[in-house]
Amino acid sequence: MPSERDLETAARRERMVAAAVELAAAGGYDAVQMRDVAARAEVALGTLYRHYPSKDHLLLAALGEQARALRDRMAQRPPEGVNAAQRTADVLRRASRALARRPELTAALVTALSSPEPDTAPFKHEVETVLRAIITTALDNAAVKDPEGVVGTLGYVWLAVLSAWVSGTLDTEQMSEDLETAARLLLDRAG
Amino acid sequence: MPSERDLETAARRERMVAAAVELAAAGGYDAVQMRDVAARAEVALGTLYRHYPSKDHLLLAALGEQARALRDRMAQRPPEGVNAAQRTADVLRRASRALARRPELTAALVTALSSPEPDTAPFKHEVETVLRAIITTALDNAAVKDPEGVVGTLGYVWLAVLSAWVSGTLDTEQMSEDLETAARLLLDRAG
DNA sequence: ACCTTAGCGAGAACACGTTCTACCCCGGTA
DNA sequence: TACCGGGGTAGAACGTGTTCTCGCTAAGGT
Repeated sequence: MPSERDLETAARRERMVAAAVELAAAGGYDAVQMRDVAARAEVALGTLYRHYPSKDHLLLAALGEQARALRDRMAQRPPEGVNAAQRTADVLRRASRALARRPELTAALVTALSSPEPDTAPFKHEVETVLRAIITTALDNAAVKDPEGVVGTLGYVWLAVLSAWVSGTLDTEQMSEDLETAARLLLDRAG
Repeated sequence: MPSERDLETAARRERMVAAAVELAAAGGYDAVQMRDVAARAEVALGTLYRHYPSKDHLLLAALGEQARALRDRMAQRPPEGVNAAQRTADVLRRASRALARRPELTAALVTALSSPEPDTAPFKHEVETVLRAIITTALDNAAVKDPEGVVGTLGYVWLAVLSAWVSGTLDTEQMSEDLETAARLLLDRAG
């Protein structure tokens, strides 16, 4: 059973991630400064680094939470559309809208996602798994050939589109459009 | 007509990019340190920043060169394959191999590509245009519906796969496979 | 009861991207 | 000729991610 000490440690971990999310939501990636996160979480800088060995680890932990929350929210309401292409497009559109609702936060987290540090790979992989799960749900075991390939490809497109959106190359509308195009091309009349 | 001064300036610009490429080829993104670039190009740090306002601008300039060189090299030999899907897969496979041949350099340049600084957007866009041109060449005006959409989607997949490869999530073989899968799904029997 | 050890706080120190200061030199121009 | 402005040099200075030092405390084993 968890000792009181363990509970305090767990509470500290939560506070650190929560502080990061607050700062990110307010000002994006740059506004998440490790000294500020530590101060806001009422924790020493060294403690922050003990639990999250880099800023990107910290933000990826936050992204993991957000992604799981998004997946659960998506699962609440079944996707609309008569075929796989439409349902997938619908899910991606709704997800994009949800992400676009907190642009600074999304930008900060997606920025962390494209960090090159190799030891963040497992965390990225976890996030991608959640994204693929969202897409898979939309497919809803429709009869597509090579569902693995389709889901994987759509996952890639989603990531690329997100990072283009973050960097300002795409606006929200174009993000949705491009995702819809990809879903249509991959799923329409290809089953 | 260009004065001698202009020529010196142009020579300096070339030296700066060349120095960045050398350092990147040797040790990746982190090994490209602005002080070292300046020293190797025999230029003051301020001069480096006058011409390339950030490390990512500098690397994106290098990436632009590399991308154009890659496109030209691809154009040398026509893609092999009887249909659009095979030709596209062939081109992407060859390109991947070429990039994998200088892994540190590619990693450094792709890292710069996913930098979030908004004022690098035009340069990124230019690079993406070149990538799309490479794909378009492979399509070779085959009869596909919505060629724009296909090329755009493949471009996204290429970027995402590259950055996954850079971060170590994918090895070279998987990178080629995933690209091939995407090309097949988008082009096979969808014309 | 004593020791050990892990987790933490406080803050200095370090690295590298970026900016700033002070000065220089040269080519065009009044 | 005398001036001016732009591009250059050398190098200090600044900001923020990351690491390091040191001392403290409390829990668990002997």
